[in-house]
Amino acid sequence: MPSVEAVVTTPAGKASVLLVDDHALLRTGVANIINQEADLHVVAEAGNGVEAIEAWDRHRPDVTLLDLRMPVMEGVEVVQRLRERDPRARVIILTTYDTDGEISRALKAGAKAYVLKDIGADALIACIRDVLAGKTYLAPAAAAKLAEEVTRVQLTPRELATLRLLADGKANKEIASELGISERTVKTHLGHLFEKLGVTSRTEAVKVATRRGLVRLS
Amino acid sequence: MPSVEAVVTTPAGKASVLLVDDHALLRTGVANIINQEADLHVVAEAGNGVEAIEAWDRHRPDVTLLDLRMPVMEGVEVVQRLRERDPRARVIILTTYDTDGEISRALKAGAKAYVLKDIGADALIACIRDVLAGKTYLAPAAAAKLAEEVTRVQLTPRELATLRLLADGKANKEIASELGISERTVKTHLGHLFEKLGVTSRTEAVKVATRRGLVRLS
DNA sequence: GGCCGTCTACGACTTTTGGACGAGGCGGTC
DNA sequence: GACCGCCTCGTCCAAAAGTCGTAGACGGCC
Repeated sequence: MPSVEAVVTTPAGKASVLLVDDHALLRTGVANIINQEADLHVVAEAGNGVEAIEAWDRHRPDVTLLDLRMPVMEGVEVVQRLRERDPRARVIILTTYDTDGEISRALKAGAKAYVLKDIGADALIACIRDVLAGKTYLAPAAAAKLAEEVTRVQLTPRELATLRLLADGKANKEIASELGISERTVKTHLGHLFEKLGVTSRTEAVKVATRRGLVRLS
Repeated sequence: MPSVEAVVTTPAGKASVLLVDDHALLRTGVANIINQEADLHVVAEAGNGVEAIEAWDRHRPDVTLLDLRMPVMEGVEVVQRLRERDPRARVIILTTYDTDGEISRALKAGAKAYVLKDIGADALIACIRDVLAGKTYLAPAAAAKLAEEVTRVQLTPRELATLRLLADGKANKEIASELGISERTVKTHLGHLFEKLGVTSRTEAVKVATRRGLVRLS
C-alpha cells in the first residue's frame, strides 16, 4: 500500500517538504528537525498563504506542513487551492488550536493529517512518513474534538449572520438594519440561536459561540 | 504527566539556557537553533511552569526562555518565582501573543526581554546574547503595544471583577449575588466600565475587553 | 483639616431584551 | 398534494439592561 509516487523531483530521492507558518522561529526549528532525517528534506518555507501557493507551484513538494492561523490567507483556503491545483497534494495541518469546526473544515478541504504543535519531534516525523505512505493521521486531541463536532449545532445562514453581528456587540436594531430585516425577525433568529447554544442571554451566547469556534471576536 | 525535562551537562564556557514552552515541537526546534551556537547551550527543557521552577533550581541557567501561556502555572508567575529565588535570574519571554497587559506584567515581574515567536533565528540568538550581556530587548511589536498599555484604561478591582463575571455571560442579578452587592451597584460599576471602554452595551464591552486582553473567555 | 478616588447604595426613568402567543411565503422532498 | 425547514413579520408583556442624579463611608495624600 505504500504507493511510492513518481512525483518526487527532489535530488537524492528525498521526499520534499514545504513548510508554512507565520512564525519564522517555528519554521526554522521544524526545518532543522526534518532535515536531520535522511529521507526528508525541506525545499521551501512560507510565512503566509499567498507565499505558500507560490512556493508550492514552484517546488511541487511531496507534502506540505501548514499552520491554519495565518495572515493574508487562511490555512483552510490554502488547502482548497492546493487541491484544486493537484488533488494528490498532501497537506498536514500543524497548528496550536483544536478549535471546533477547524478540524473538520481542514479535513473536508482535503488535509491528510491534523496535529497540534505540542507534538514531539519523533511523532511529527512519523506523521510525515505516514502521510507520504498515503495514510492519514489525527492527533488524539483532534480526534476527540472531531467527535464533538459531529454532534455540533447546525446554524442556518441567517442565524450565523445574526450571531456574527451579535458577537460584534451590535444591538438588535442595528442587526436588523444591517441584515435588512425587521427587529422582530432578529429576535426570532436570536431565539433559535439561544436554544441551539443552550443559553438565555446574548452575552452568554457570545461566550459559548466563541468557545465553540462558531465566531471569532475581531 | 511524566516530566519532559531533558537533562544535559553544561560544557565549560558555554552559557546555559533553560527552555520553557508547552509545545514540544517548538522546544526541540529552538533547542536545535541555540545548540548550533558555539557559546550557547540548552541545559534543560520544561513543558509547564512547575517543571520550569524545578529545572531552574536544578540547573541555575544563565538565561531562561519562557512562554507566557502554559498549563499548570502561568508564565508571569514563573517569572516572579524565579526572581524571588534569585533576583539576577534572566528571563526572556518568548510568546505568540502581544496582548495588552501581558507585556508590562511580564516586564514588571522582572523579565529582561519580550519577543514574539515570529522572530527569526538570528534575531533570537542576538536577543539571548544581549540579555546575557545585561541588556534588555523588546520586539518592535511588543514595544508598540507597551506604548499602548501606558495609556491603557485602569480598572478598579471591583470593575474588573464585574467585567469578569460579565464576560462569563452572567446577568446583573447574578453578578450582584456573586459579589455580595446590590444590583444597582453592579449597574454603577458597569456604567464606569462602559465609559472606560468606550462602549454602550455589555456585549460590546465583552468584545472590547477581550480584544484588549482585559479578560479571557474561558 | 481638606481633597480625591473608590466602593457602596438609592429612586426613577427609558430603552432593550427575551419570550409567548400566532402566521404567511417559499423552496425543497416524499 | 402534503410536509418540512427556513425566513419573515406582528403584537403584547415582563424582565433586564442602561441612564439620569445624589450621597455616605473609607482610606490615602497634601
